[in-house]
Amino acid sequence: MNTKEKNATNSIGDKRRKSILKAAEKVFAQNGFKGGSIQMIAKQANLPKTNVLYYFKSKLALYQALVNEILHTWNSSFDQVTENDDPAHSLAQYIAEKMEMSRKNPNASKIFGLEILNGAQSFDATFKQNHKIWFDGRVKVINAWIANGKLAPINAEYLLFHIWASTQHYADFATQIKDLRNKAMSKSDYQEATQHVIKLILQGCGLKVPTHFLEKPQ
Amino acid sequence: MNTKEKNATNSIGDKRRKSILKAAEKVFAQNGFKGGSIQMIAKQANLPKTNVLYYFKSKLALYQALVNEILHTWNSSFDQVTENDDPAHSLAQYIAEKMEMSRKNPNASKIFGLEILNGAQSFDATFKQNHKIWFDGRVKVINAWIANGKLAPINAEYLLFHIWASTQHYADFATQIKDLRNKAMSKSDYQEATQHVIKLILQGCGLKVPTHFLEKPQ
DNA sequence: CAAAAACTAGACCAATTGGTTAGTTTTTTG
DNA sequence: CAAAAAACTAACCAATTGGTCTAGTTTTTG
Repeated sequence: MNTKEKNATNSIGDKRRKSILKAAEKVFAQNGFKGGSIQMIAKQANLPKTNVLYYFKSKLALYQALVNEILHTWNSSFDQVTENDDPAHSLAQYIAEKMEMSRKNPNASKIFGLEILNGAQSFDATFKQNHKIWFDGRVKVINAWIANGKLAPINAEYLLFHIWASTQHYADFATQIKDLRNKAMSKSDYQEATQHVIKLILQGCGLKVPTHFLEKPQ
Repeated sequence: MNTKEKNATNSIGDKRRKSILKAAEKVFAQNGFKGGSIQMIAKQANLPKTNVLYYFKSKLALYQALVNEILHTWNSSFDQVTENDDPAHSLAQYIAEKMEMSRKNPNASKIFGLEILNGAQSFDATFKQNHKIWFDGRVKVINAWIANGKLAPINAEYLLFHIWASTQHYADFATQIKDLRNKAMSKSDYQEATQHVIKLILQGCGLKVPTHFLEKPQ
């Protein structure tokens, strides 16, 4: 019987579900939602197509489950930062975390990027609201830093966009980066790039890079 | 008879071809290559599907024609910059042009971004080679600036990635930016954003922002 | 161990896709 | 104005798509 309601502790189904999500992440990252087919995902996961549809009632349901999973990992220490924290350290830490996200989860980053690029149609309203709330909160903290003289005047929104852009770029444009450098980004290349991004942005805001981030980020 | 080879001066066919390309740009930007259908493009251009296939022999041919057209507009004044030019002015000008490109051709930027995101499969080898040559040339100029003491030491490659990332972001992530700001970017918003990006990056490299770019970029 | 739940999978279907054929209409031009 | 060239389009097709149905197998559990 197809109840299609399995609890999370079921070991066999849980394994399969995870492997399907992993396969889907790869397929969707390379082909987008419409371009990725259930067949391709099934093949990637070494399963018959029907089996995929047993675990996820439709392609859209699978995709949204995947997107939700990705969004849940989208947190960082910057979420907890307050106006009492040090701007240089907080921003450097945030940048380092974002770069690490691009390095470790390029496919998740790509799906996230693809989603936004074509209109964030699959993000549910709740996420959008929460994201907006998060954004407004972070803007407030940055503005408080400015008000308190801890940070030179700058538009907080553009600063956040700037951070997202320059860190996410390393996942989304990995192909181009690899082609132009003649080699893929290694772990140590990522460390070097992270230092550069931190330095560029912090110095760009008139902040001094904390010594902790001068040698090895994170 | 289907010669399918029309000269560029033919006015009727040329108009149609342009309108099809414009429709295709919109459709592909929103749905990607696999996600966009000839039907959708035809509808967007107010034409029957067969008519689209009359001008472009296949979906792939249409897409590649579009990509080529986009790539031809991808030039900027930075192409001609030499080590004798002023780094601050040259970089600021380049950033301003890239921002203007994002503002005026968001769909082209999105297609470009989508293409790279899933592996630049449709870029022909010639373009890739030329792009690499261009990139290496620009890296050399930047390194010469550093050698001549005009610019503080920095990895030229990461600097270029940084510029691309932060300018292209405004096209690719326009939806997110609009949602978080509660309004789309107006022309004057773009001017403000451009000033911020220029200031962030130039200051990030230890350069002083030329007065010309302090008030109204370009 | 037996019943129930969870899982696997082949056959099948309607809808959409990219693309062809074959012919008609419109425009150009000698 | 007539013939040739260019522009257009309805009808059709094979392939792929997302998804269902049905039935069998394995695993869990009382």
